[in-house]
Amino acid sequence: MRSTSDVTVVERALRILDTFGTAERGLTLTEISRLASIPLSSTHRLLGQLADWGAVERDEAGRYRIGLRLWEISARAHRNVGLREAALPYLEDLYEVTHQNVQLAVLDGTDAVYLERISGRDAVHVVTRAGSRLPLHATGVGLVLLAHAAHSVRQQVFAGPLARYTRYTITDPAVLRRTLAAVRRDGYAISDRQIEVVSLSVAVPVRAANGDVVVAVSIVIPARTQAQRFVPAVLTTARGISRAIATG
Amino acid sequence: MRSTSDVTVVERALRILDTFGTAERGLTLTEISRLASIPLSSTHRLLGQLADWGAVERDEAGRYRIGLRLWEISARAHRNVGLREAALPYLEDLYEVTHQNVQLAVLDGTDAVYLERISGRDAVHVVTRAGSRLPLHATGVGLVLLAHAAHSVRQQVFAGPLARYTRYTITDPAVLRRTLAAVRRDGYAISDRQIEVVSLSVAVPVRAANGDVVVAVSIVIPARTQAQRFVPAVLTTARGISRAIATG
DNA sequence: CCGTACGCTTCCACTGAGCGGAAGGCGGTT
DNA sequence: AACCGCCTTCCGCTCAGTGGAAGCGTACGG
Repeated sequence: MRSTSDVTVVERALRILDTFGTAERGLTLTEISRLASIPLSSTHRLLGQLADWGAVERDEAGRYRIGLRLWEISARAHRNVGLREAALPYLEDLYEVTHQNVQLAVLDGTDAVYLERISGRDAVHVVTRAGSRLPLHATGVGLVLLAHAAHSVRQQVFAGPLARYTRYTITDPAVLRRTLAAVRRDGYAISDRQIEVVSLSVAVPVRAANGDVVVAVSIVIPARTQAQRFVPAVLTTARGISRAIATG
Repeated sequence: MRSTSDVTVVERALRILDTFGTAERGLTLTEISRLASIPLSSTHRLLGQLADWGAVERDEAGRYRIGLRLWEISARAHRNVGLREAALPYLEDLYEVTHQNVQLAVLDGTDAVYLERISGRDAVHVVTRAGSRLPLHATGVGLVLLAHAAHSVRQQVFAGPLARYTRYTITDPAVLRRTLAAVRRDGYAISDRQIEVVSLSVAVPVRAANGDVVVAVSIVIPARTQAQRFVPAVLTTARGISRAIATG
């Protein structure tokens, strides 16, 4: 067993990579050093090694970014590539029919992690992008994933505070409980102005061959749109993806 | 300056991550140890640390894969996210109009690295996916990138052997030279059955604000299709992307 | 023009984190 | 029952990693 406050070199290197998750622009050495709480010279040395390999790169201004090589490996070999590849054609279809934002997300802890987002130039603004992470209670895909999640996950969510994003965000556990029951009954979730007041999302579960729900698809449309109208299309998309991953 | 055969911990950890680039399925401890040439117990310890943080994960069978957390960070923060985000709507448009495979690639060394690929269920088979890497001389996007690349890059390509994929692949430097001249003259490249005999691609450059060509868009269609027919659409897409990244 | 501030890079002597051979456990095969 | 392949844990030696300090380049302001 490793102690709680240990500092292995690998741990430090990963903490450096982690700093890039926060800021989406390039970072300077000093910024990284501060964010990662690693002495400047050590940060410098570690970044040098990471850069040698291609895990990070330096831009013209000398700022550091995640490198192409690290992206390549994780883009090709992460846990959900297969799923993403299988789902993409169906997401395209849904996008083509609706021209709204289309999203694919998986469960991770008490968050929904967005694997893909398709959005045209005219679709309503959404904050998520591929690689984003949002809490389960506040998003359409999150409600779907939470409604079908293991008991332990639900307990964790009910235990923790429910973050508020807009004045419509569900922050009352009792309301959330009722919403989840409705999601299970109806087979879809509608998340109305929970993250941004300009949009709502319609989300449905994607079932694996064994019936487990670990993926969800959603469409994000302007608030005050007839959400019901989109349910059949999103359901059809989810069915297609379920079939594709089952035959995989 | 670091010596040639040094073994820093970070170097080893990265070499472990690198093994996942080769095999796209999960790997066992012993496989990783062998591939990375690191003693078993050291590999075990390092993988443990990588897994603690979420850089790698273990599946049901105990095999290791790249973890969700590493993917998240590189998906959100790598060098070309901005470019990819800006280009996506235009790629969608091109896909929607043609329903063929649409690709976006950047130059890296003497390879083209594919940032994105959109392909429907009915489109012709392509080997590339997001995160793939192919040599410049054998692909449409590669020819475009090479035609506009720095002198040093072209020299490197001409110096090295030109890998053959099909019996049509250009492997004669003289032929390649003439092809590149044509690409510069015409403003687009047609790569006919160079990677797979079933397909050809039409590629065009995307220009940055300063006129540099560091990105290319292409469409992959079945061999023996009228390639010329697709040139205007692909050109239009590239123009759109150029404008988007210039104003970006 | 000089002083001050800030960020990056290099240096180097100390030391504990990393190392890896060895031993043990577990599950499948002959 | 013996064998094999793979995973996990242990532990004493040692050299890779550490980080304070000093030096360097650039930018700002009086």
